[in-house]
Amino acid sequence: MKLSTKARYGLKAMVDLSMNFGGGHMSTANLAQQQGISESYLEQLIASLKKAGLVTSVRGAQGGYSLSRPPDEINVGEVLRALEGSTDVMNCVSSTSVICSNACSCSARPLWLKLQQRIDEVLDTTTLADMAVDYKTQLNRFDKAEEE
Amino acid sequence: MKLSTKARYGLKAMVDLSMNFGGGHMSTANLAQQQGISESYLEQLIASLKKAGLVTSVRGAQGGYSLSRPPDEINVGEVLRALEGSTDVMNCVSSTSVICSNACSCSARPLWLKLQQRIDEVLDTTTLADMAVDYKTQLNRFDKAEEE
DNA sequence: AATAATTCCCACCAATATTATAGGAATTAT
DNA sequence: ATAATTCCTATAATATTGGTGGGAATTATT
Repeated sequence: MKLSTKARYGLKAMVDLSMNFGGGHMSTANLAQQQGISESYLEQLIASLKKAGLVTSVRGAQGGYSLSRPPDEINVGEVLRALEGSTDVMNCVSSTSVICSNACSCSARPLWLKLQQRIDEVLDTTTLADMAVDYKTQLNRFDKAEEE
Repeated sequence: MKLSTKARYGLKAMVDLSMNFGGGHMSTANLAQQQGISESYLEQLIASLKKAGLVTSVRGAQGGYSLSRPPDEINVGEVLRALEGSTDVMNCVSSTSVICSNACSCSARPLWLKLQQRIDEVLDTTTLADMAVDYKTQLNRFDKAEEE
């Protein structure tokens, strides 16, 4: 049930954008550098996020990307769905697509449904703002430990 | 975060074995037929489960597989870990392997840890016996509906 | 007007994982 | 002996992952 690097890099980029919210745009060069990945690859991730309406862009020199909504109005579920297509652990739990033909007599489906529910519960109740706050306090502690 | 077909077929096979617990062994032909997959493929799945000590085998004619413990003493987490290697959504949440070098200053890791905890909570508290019971009542309802 | 910085778009690619299939050796009940 | 079975290993097609690269379009700056 691994998440792909799309989710890994993409979500962290969104947190970076959250920390920068209200302070103009960030370029892909900027965002990519922070994570040590190529600009090209990050561009593709951002493209998915933009398509999903989560970020807005400004083209041309001094352009870049910013969140389309405040960080406390974007939850992690949205972000991961944009990056990964869905958060589904199994096709048969999807709310949108078709379900397996023997769903009515499948011994595993109730488990998949419960698991999916718990996963989405975590993802949909955590906002980018939550992550940013956690991150800041974490950095504080980290810096203090380094000083010693 | 999709689970593979190994998890899908393998877990259902384990439920089949649960329903048969106490009544001798089941052959791969038997188990494979129920799910409409090839014997060869199911053999490989069972091999993982056997390696993990979850099923025992009897070779030769009239041989087959059975659970090594009662269904209420095997939880879904064990089964999926045997089939998939781990249930981890991200390498950095693993209890066994190495964690990413900048874990101390990662904006996403707290989320991954929380998500993993919720997932394992579901998987480790659900036993094969639970699934079998659910399945039986489900089949009952299904049969009644069919009769009409 | 020229230039540099940037998003945007698309084609391509290598490595890896997934999802199997096939064949035969070893074992055992009948 | 024979038939039924587990066990083991090799192979292969397909899909996914994780990228790279090039260039067109747009815009601020000089």
